[in-house]
Amino acid sequence: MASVRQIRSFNRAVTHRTGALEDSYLGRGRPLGHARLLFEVAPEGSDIASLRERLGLDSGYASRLLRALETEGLVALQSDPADRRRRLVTLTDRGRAEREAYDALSDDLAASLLAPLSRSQRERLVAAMTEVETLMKAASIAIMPEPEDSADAQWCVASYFGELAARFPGGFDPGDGGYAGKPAETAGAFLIARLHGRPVGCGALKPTGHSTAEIKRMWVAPEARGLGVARRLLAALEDAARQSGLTRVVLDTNRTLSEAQALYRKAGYRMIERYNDNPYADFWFEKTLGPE
Amino acid sequence: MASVRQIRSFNRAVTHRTGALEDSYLGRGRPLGHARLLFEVAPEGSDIASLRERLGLDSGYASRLLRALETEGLVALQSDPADRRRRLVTLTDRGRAEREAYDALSDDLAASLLAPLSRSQRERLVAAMTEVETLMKAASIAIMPEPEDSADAQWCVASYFGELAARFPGGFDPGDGGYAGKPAETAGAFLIARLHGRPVGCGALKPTGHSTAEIKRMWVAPEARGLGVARRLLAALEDAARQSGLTRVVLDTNRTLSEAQALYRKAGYRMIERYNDNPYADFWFEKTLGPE
DNA sequence: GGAAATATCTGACTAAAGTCAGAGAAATGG
DNA sequence: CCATTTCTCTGACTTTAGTCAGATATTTCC
Repeated sequence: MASVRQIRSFNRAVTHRTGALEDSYLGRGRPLGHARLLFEVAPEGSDIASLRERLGLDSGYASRLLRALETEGLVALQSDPADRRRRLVTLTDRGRAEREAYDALSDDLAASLLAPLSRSQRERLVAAMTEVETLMKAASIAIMPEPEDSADAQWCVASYFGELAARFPGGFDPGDGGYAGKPAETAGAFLIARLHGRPVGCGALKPTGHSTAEIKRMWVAPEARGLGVARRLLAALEDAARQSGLTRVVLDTNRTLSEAQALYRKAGYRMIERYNDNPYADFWFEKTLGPE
Repeated sequence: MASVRQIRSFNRAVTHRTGALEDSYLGRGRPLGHARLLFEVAPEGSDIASLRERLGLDSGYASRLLRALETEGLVALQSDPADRRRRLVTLTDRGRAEREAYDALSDDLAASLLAPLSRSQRERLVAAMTEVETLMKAASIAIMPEPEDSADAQWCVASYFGELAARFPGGFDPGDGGYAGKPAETAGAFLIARLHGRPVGCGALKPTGHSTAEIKRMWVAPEARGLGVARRLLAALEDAARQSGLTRVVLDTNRTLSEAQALYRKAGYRMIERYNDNPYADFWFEKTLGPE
């Protein structure tokens, strides 16, 4: 496939460049691993576990790296008062200065990439990089089933309700406690979209009859909008319905959610008569599921 | 600068992905260095020196890596019959199979990047990647002075003449031997454009009077066209003229080279009367050099 | 034909990056 | 309150990726 070939060629070209970046990180007489770790320490301090997780380090290795940075006077380690097994890492003034030096190196390298280009080439490059980054972000979002009562699921649903409350002119009251109560019955499903593990969207399927299910709680976090997540969630929910032997899905929506309506129409939904007494619903849609 | 920030953000995002690619290369129980070397062996065989050069390896290190691949049965080593100090590396059947396995891994990884995207997103991603790659290629091209009698300079000039011969309806004869004979006088300059060390363009500046120089031998290799190399060469030659205290540059061109004429006009040249008896010239241009 | 240059190989080393098996301290669950 | 779990640290080890100084064979230059 031509596109696969283009991606591989792109990878090769870009790895070449990022290699230069890594080399520049060695310009300060410190191994790359140390520099990377220094970069991951958050301004307000981090706990070791989160650093380890982000960089994928072994506990012993991380401990030693941190000790090295500590003896260099770049970070300070202290026990977390809330849980004294944990230790908190903070940057010292020297550490902050060192990080700024690394930042300056990176900035210089980025600027040197732009330097030979004309103004219009620079603009094109930056625009294309933004596009690649956005689409790689979209591609990194994974959709998978999630227990409806998990912390992440509840966080998504709460975010969804919070947003409805902010957008509906008269506010929004989830009524029966909100969290849908029981875990999904047979044929139901709760899906969650994650970006690097972080939940950024959800959608639920609730059977409402012999052959019909209702799609509910479709929500995408602001940071993940415009990436086609809602489209993918909808398609995944339809697939789930299909696999449970259902032949029709319905959903309702509020007039203020115009993007949602456009999405439903584009996905082949057509408007039908009111089928429930949801006080927040203004439009009702259905879609008959083919064998796909 | 916002664009520098975008580049750094892009680097971070892309390094994450290409890291995944390198990890996938480890899936075949062989260190990355070995796999990379296996990849660099050309289908028809390579000599060790060129492999070393492309991967930047120490001679001892390369020797050991090759030995490892040889004992694995992936490559065969034999002396170059033309120069028995040299050794030639060829892939064995097993080596070829192994390389195909790596190729498949890369293809899978690239395909998995595309899989979650819609058709239009895929098209956008591939287009943006092509754009980034093209512009990074443009940014990698460096322009620098070159002795006019170096092998690379002569290769460029010969390519230039070859192209003129192909493009001019009546062919082209460089007349006085072509290679401009003597090395540049004072105030003259020969510039060469290189992509990863390979020459991909040239341009010369010849003083023709007290305050004037002529621009000659402007050429860009086909592989580097559309990247703004000619524009940069022209600007660099003008800079060279300016630094020699010259205030005016002139040049001539043939009617078949219409891209060239557009470039000259855009760079602020205006057409003047014939100033030489070059039988291949149809148009003559000049530009007065401001202090910049 | 001999000296110098070139291409590769060998041996001896090093630094970086990481793995693994516990040990010790603190928190948590029943 | 005791067993289990969690979090970090330590010591001992390995692999990868290299560097450097010659040794050796061959070619090229004069």
